[in-house]
Amino acid sequence: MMADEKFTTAVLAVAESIPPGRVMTYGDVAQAVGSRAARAVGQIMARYGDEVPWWRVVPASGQPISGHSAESLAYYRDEGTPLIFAAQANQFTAHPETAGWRIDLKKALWVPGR
DNA sequence: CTCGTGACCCCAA
DNA sequence: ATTGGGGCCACGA
Repeated sequence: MMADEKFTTAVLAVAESIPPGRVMTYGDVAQAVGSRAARAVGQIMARYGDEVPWWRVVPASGQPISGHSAESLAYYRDEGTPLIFAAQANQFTAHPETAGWRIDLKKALWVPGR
């Protein structure tokens, strides 16, 4: 058993509570578990993400998750998550890590208990 | 025990 | 829009 199983478990529980088509920022998840460690949330998703819908936990900037933009995009398209595509984005300039899109937090942000 | 490393956040120039 | 600085916390070396 890990010493900080409480924190880890809580984070994973919050992630699982996010409904399809919606997202929560790392910072919001941290706050939900009574912490400010957005970074630690990222670490946990990186390590235990395979057990939860990690693509529903995104950076507050709305930018795609570093290192997983292409993978997450597939989930968003499948779930109908509100996205914003850059007007100038096209297949030639779009690099996997610099794809011209971001999450529309205004519409996609999920607030627990509402 | 200390240090470095992140799928980060927020505020100020 | 871009930089820079401080804060937060789990985890492995």
